[in-house]
Amino acid sequence: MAAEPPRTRARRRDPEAARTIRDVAARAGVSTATVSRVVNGNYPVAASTRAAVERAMRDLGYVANAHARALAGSTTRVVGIVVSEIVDPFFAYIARGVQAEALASGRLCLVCSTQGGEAAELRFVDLLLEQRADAVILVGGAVEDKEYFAAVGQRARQLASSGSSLVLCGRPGLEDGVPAYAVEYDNIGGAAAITDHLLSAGHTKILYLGGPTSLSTTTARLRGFHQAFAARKLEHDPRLVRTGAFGRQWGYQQTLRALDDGLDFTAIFAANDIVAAGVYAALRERGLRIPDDVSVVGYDDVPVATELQPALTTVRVPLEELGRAAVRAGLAGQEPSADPFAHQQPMTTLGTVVVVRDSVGPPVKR
Amino acid sequence: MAAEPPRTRARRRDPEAARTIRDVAARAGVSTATVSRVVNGNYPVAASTRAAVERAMRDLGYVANAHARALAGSTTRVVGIVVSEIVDPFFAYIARGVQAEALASGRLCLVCSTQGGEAAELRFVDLLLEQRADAVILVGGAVEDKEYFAAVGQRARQLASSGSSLVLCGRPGLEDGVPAYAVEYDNIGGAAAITDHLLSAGHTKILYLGGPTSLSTTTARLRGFHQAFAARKLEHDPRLVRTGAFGRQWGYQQTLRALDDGLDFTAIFAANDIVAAGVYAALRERGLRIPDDVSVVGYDDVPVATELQPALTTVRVPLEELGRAAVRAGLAGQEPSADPFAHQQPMTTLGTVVVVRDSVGPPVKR
DNA sequence: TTGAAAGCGCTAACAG
DNA sequence: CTGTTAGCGCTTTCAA
Repeated sequence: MAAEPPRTRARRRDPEAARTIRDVAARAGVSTATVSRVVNGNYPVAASTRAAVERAMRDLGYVANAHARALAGSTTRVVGIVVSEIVDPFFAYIARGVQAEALASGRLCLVCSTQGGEAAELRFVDLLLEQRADAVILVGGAVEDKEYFAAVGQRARQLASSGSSLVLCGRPGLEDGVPAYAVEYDNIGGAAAITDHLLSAGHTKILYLGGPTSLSTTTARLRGFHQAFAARKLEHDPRLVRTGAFGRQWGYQQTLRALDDGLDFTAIFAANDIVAAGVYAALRERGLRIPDDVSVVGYDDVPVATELQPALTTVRVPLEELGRAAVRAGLAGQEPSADPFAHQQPMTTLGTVVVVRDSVGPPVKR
Repeated sequence: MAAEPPRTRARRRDPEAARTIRDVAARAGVSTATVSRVVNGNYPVAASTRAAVERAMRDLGYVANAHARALAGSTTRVVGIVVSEIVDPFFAYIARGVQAEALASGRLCLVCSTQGGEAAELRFVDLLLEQRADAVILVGGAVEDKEYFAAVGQRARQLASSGSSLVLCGRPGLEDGVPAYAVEYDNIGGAAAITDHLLSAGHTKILYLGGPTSLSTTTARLRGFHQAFAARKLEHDPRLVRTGAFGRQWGYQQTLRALDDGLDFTAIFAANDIVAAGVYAALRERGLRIPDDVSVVGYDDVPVATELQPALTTVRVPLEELGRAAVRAGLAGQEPSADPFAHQQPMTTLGTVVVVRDSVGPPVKR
């Protein structure tokens, strides 16, 4: 190891190091406060002074230090988002909305992907807590577990007590009294609507496929599914419900297994479009045509839905808008709102809509 | 507006505010220095003292302030990545690698998506500069523009001078002397290989489709394409090259137009898999079968390649590994490396490989 | 093994 | 309109 240069504590700094507001002030012949004022542009400064400061900044290649700023000021200009898998288009689109809205509010976006692991989620929230993010957004289905909810609730409180906030995006809210916003989409309604679409085409023997068994999203979609049957006073054979996971692979395997098990169904409700892709592959492999032999529907309306042949009938979820709404909710009340009437709902629910394409036809006797 | 409480400047702080190291020190009856030491665990502290401090931290719900830490310390524990579109799987997979490797080094990942706009890219780099990111990674094809390169070079210098570094990922390096790493994949080789695959199947009238005309990626893939012809001493009709954009829509339209123009080709080289998806749609619409009537190849090997029917023959790019390598490169030299032999190449190139699936067949006379 | 104290770079009273 | 100054919360000598 080379000997450290005798770094004195005094004025003399590493000439290589980044310039500070003080360097700029010295060069422009003003005080640091003035420099701060022109940087922030939130306070009157004489035009000539401003020009001098700007010149000095340019000459020195001055770049503000966001951390010093965060420490001295009150906002960090960063929002955090934690998703379970950034390459999953469902999350990617939400993240896109989050980052766009964050940018619009002058903030950067810290993206954390847990790669599936509920423990990691909490760890990321803690990291975001350390970052003093202006808002942290938790996206996607939550494990329905008492203890876990409590742990999240605790973070929500910590966030709130430091002027930040927790936003639950696409997952159920916490108990009353916990300071968290929820930005949801109509999972139950969407599932009921597309199930009804199948029902009105004449299908009643519908295989429901996908979603981790204990995930809130699964629960909600399944509830909508059952609701649609109930609304028509129809029964649904419980053996036609298979949950366990999301994923193309899983959808593929389960479809094959259902076929092998000789399950009696004329349509498949895939819990999301990716699962549907697996369903398509399995059906194709078995020489079954869609929708002639089996009808299929998905959920989410991510790009693969239009790539599949025939194009998949699915439920459109306003993913990007969900992300934007989450940021707005999380930031509300922090920005000195220009509109005093801007009220903040603790819970927002966005609508979903069925997108009819070519994967549903009349049922066939098999 | 409610009147602000008389926030005195002295010791008394907002009781709601986050606890600080000082609160912990007071409660544990030690100095702040000691608390810092147990938090960082990089300095001997008596077991009993440590226990007391840990207890105090727990009791108070202490959460370190990353900004204060960044300001006082030297590393920010954040790496930044700027991509052009986070929902594009090409970038999403790279981002995934980046975030995973960042996490492995104990860092968080700031993801910026420019949504297509070269100016935004520079702006994001500046933001990341303000954040004092430990490394900033610029992903994807660069516009081949002198001035732009100069601007990027300047940022690279600024980054380097503050102990950080710039990594160019999947794009050409800067001029000599500019302190930036480049982590590339073999774009030319991959393009040449898959072109040769087409050539050896008997195709010579190959329509090359896609890529913004002035993007480095386009240039590289096109060069590989031509190289393959040259290697076999074959000519390629320049009218069969159409560049302009990436994107499914673009691929769709251009295919239709090429067909309408009566261009004579037996195969299509789509500059990436997304463009290939558009090509598939157009061909299907015109009743042309793949590969019976037209062969098609893509590039990148993102998930859609296997969703398309017939499955797309394409070039696999080690996207995730590219992201990981970029972080490693950017961080090298910052971490006191345990391995004194760990040398850092200024440029790393990862290999690509042709993945043969079902979209290529022998050419047909039309 | 521990404490005191000097900053890190910036913002925001407060005074002029 | 501008300067002074006291911190923001933490790390890190230096001394004890």
